[in-house]
Amino acid sequence: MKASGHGKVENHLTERLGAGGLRSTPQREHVYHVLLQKRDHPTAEEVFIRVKRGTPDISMATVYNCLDAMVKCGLVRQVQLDRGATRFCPNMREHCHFYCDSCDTVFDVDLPAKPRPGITLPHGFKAEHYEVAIHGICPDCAKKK
Amino acid sequence: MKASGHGKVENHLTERLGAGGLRSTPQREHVYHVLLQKRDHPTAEEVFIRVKRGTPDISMATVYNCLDAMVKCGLVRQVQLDRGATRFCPNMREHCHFYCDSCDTVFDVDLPAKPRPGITLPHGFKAEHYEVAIHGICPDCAKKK
DNA sequence: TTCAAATTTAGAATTATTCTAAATCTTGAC
DNA sequence: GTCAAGATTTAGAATAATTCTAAATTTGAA
Repeated sequence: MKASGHGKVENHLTERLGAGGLRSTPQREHVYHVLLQKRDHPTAEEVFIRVKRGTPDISMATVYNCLDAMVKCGLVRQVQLDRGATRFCPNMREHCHFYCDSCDTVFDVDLPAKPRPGITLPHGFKAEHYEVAIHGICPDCAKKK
Repeated sequence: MKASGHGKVENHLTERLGAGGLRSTPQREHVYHVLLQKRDHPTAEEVFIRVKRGTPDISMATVYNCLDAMVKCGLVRQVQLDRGATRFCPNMREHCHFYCDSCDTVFDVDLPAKPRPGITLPHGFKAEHYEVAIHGICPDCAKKK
């Protein structure tokens, strides 16, 4: 097993997990690094493949457990787009997702500085977070047509 | 098999399907009626169960085919929320979805009259439609806590 | 009517996710 | 340090959601 790092990222991870009553483990560190390294909104399966390169004995159940733990404590966002697998995104800044219906690629898109369009919820509803998805065609696919 | 209706709804269905090069069939009519009747964002499975009451021989594959056909020609929206099954929504007005993370219920929420918050896409991206999902707690679940 | 294309069907196959129970690891109390 | 309690990991089974397949049926246009 790989020696755990002790940089900023690891401290951040440990801190946030701890705040949610969860522990930092080598597997969770590795999964988190994989997400940070290539921010292409991978599925659990893709994360599994990438993590196995450095932690060959990790199991799929652990990958799901790690991802769920990070989602629970606010380190990672789950992204639900088409009918396929859930994707994971370690960008916690305010942003939304552009999904190319032609090539299935997901792009992060910044939201305007202005905090929130004024959606007023009916009485009694309490919003926790918003997800904005934009479907369309990306520049590459637009060119090809 | 049930006699097909020939009211406004059926004409609308036939027209929209036709515009997309698709045909109206008794199964498609029935699936569409089921969606209009109880607008609780059912999954394909739930639609299947409801449609079987009037069309007992319909198959799951047909339900998916019908739903896909209607999504394709803009009669129905697909709603992707948690990790579970896709839900379907025949409300094509501009609106977004409030998802109660506690009881899994989905509510339609009107968007402000103002057309669109100014999300500017990078050059070359072409948006086709937006999906806004708000996660949180619904009034009933809020009370129970 | 006749034909090609679209649709439906049952069931198999695939994909995504969750569950299970045993083994291992970690932490805090002593 | 040692130990027990609880958290985590693991492989594989189980479940859930969706897609595929190939044959039969239906549809609409000519």
